[in-house]
Formats: sequence, structure tokens, C-alpha cells
Amino acid sequence: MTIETPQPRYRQLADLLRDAIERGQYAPGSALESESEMATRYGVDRRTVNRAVLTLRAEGLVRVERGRGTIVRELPLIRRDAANRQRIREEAGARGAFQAEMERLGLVTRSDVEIAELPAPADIAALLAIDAGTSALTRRRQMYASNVPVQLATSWLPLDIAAGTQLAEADTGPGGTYSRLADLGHAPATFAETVRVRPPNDNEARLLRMDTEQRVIAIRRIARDGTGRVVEVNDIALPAHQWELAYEWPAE
Amino acid sequence: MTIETPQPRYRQLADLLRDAIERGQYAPGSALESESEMATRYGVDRRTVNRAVLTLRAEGLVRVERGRGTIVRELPLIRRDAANRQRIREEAGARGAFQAEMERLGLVTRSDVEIAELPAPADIAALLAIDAGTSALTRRRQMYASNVPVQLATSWLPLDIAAGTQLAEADTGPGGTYSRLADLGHAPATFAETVRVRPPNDNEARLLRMDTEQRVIAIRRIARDGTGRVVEVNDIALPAHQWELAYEWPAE
DNA sequence: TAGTGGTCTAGACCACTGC
DNA sequence: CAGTGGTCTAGACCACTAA
Repeated sequence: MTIETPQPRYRQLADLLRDAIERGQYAPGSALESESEMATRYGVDRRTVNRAVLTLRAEGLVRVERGRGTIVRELPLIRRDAANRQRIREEAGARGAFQAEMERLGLVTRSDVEIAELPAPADIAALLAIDAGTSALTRRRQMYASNVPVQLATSWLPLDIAAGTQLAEADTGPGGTYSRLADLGHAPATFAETVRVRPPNDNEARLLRMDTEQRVIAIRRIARDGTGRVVEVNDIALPAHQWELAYEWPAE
Repeated sequence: MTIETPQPRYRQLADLLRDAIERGQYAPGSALESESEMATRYGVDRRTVNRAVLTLRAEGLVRVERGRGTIVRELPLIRRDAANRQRIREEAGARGAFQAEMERLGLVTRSDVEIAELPAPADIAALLAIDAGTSALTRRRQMYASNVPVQLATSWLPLDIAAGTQLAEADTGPGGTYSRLADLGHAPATFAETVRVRPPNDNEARLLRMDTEQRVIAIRRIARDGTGRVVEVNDIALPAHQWELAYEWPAE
């Protein structure tokens, strides 16, 4: 005999709505009933409904468009295969691993890139073995899947390698950044990534259109050439509810 | 000239408290003021304070002990180095990679293990190439750092390899599971992990003492031997706010 | 028994959207 | 202008803890 622990109403309602969404009772991109309607239907206060919707927002299942309504999310889970990106990129030609994955899911992709020479913050500078505040080449990319922003990435490259090369162009050409680094005699030999989950900062919340209750997966990718020199640091932010990461490596 | 967007009060208060905690104004393990006191001090309703505290709970910065108060979290960020676990394990001897990391952080570690033969769910069975519902050897582990639960892991091993061996004992001996698999002629040759971030299920919430607003990092690790056969599937759940993951692999 | 946080209803006002 | 969700105050009751 276990004691029944009645769930709070906002959670019961959240569970009910989640089930309905996952069973496809609301088409992706369509709106839920309004909070007032649900309040009447389920016999609770609107604030209780609001709290339930907050839960679903935090999970990324719905998003709110203010003044219009609460919309069911449209995109499926996106997979990011870290270890095989080079191979995928080569197979995919100029498209890149990200675009190949988007096409697999039947999504239209778009991406902006902004190139600049910026002073490196202390942690980046330490990795690139330059003095803090010294400039490095940055490639800031923002990627969209069917017009939904799904990834921010800022890549840092040492100027003595990258300045004046195709790495400073918007289009890095076939095989992308790593192929160009190889052309320049700095082919990546090892990759390392650290992964954390945290709230979005203001910039990420704005650009990725995220709520503060949602989470980003923050990845720092470090590429080293055969001599052990760091040739690229890439900081990546992904809406956590939208992605699945995959890694693969040989036993030692 | 940008328009000032005043933050809602509960968020201003959450930011204020987060700063205070991160600057060490509340010692780890000590309690914040009560919600009523804060409501008086800051001139807001207690429900507004409660909402701010909800934010900090979701971030894992504090936990609530009902009837007692709101406690500042004690544990530092824990690092999980996926690629070098074998090496760390060997260096650490019988202690294992998890314990070695805990000792690095000055934490006392403890872990329970429960061994059983259980019918494999469909996805696990498919990986192990057995019929769904057929039994496999399971090792369910729960790990603690200074008496705080920080990890759940359920390992699945095929019975034809593992039954009656040291893999079915609580202590797998020096080098752990992978060394025993090697002894049995199934040394892991490659590892693959998929990583997702999601709300805790009921079991995880209970065993890891998590709020539903917090997130788990759910990892599925698959070990294959030299023939490509899956020799272990390990499902791992970590409180997302408590961990940092690290991966490393050679370029192709 | 006093104090803690958890939840609910009620009423109100706001900013934003679309007609 | 009506409808949407966002936020705040107010008052209330509950379960749990500690003394």
C-alpha cells in the first residue's frame, strides 16, 4: 500500500497537454487553445494553466507568440555527429555536415557567417598560445533549419595561420575549414570537446529565440594539428531540447 | 538609443540572488533567508520571491528542504572524461575513473550496485542482437559524491558472455568491466555515445533528488568488440547542472 | 506550535497581435 | 478593439520540520 501523492494541478495539466501533443493531437505549428479556454474547460484558474504551459515551454515542446497564442514546435530532433563530421562533410561536398543532416530530416537550411579580427578573451588566448587581447580571426555563424535558428558557433583561428587565406572568406570551399587548415600544413590530428548544459545568456536567448527556462548545450571544440598546436577553438551553442549529440572513438 | 526593457521582478531578484551566491555571500550548504523575509526586505509578494527561487532551483544553484529552508548547493562541477576513462581507470587501479575524479575534487564517494538478469527492452535487445524480452545481465549503479547522488547507470551485457563470470559479481576487479570483457575475448574496440538533455523521469527525480524543472544528461554508451559485436549498452543519467562532459578522438 | 516552502483562486493591469 | 499571454498583489490552506 503506497500513499497516493496527488500531483499538483499545473503538473497534471502539463502531463495531459504533453501527451496530447506527443500523440499528434495538435499539428506542429498549430496553436493550443487559449489559456482562458483551457481554464474554463478544466475548471482551474488561468494562472494555473499558465504555469503548466511554462513547463512545456521549458521542455521546448511549445513556444509562445505574444498576443497570438501558444504554438506547437515544428522541428524534429536534430542529430550532431561529432566524430564523423569530416567524413560526412567530404561525402556531402560543399554542403557540410550540418546541411547534410538537415536534408536528411527534410528541412531547408540557411546560415549566416560574419568574419572579423577580434581580440581574444583570456581563455581563448591561452588555448591559441597568444597574449590575451591579441587579435584572432573569428568566424561567427548562425544556422537555421526551416527559418528556425538552431545553432550559434564562433570559431577562433590564429592570425598567423589564417589571415589572408580562404579561412577569412565567407565560403571556405570544399571540405570547409579543416580542409583549408590541411592545405596550410595544419591538418587537425585530434579533436576535443567539452560539453555543458546551462541557461542561455542574453545574446543566445535573443538569437536562438529561447526562453530563459530553456537550456543550451554549450560545446567547446578544440582542434590540434600533428604538433599538438591548437589551430581552432570553436564555441557552439545549441538549444538543448532540439539536439542529440553523438560521439564515437576507438578504445586505446 | 535602445528602449529599456525592464526585467520582471522575479528575474531581477533571481539575478541578484545568483550573483550573491556566486560571489560566495552564502556558504555552500547554508540557507538563504526565508521567502517571507526576502519578500519584506525587497518589498515584493512572497509568491514573487518563490518564483525567483524556482529559477535558481532549475539551475541547480539551490535546493529546497521542505519545512527547513532553501540551501545553497555544495558540490562543484564534476568532469566526466569519456575518452580517457580506460586509462584513468588503469592508473587509478581498483578505484575507477569516477572515484579518481571525485578524489581530485576532494569529495568522498560511495556507490551501490545491484545485479540482476532482466528481460531486455526492445531497443536494448536490438543492439545486443537478442530477441526482445530475452534476459540480459544488468548492473544498476547509483553513485554518490559526499552523500549527494550524482549518477545513475544501468549496464546491459549479453548473458552468453557475462553469465557466471566476474561481470555478475558486485566487484568486477582491477580495470573493471572492460578489463573483464577483454579477459573473456571481447575487448572493446570502439565506443559510441549519444547524448540528450531532457527532464528527469520519476525514477531519476527520486533517486537523484531532482526537481522536474531541472534536466538530466542522458547518455547511451555502446561498446563494440573487434568484430563489431555490441558487448555492452550502458544508460547513464546525470543531473545536467552538476556535470561537464569531455570527449577526445583522433581525426580520420 | 511556529516557521518553512508549495499551491491554488481571485482580481488586476500590462504589452502585444490582428482585425 | 478584442483576444492573447506575462506579471504582480492578496489571501488562503496545505505538508513538512524543528523545537
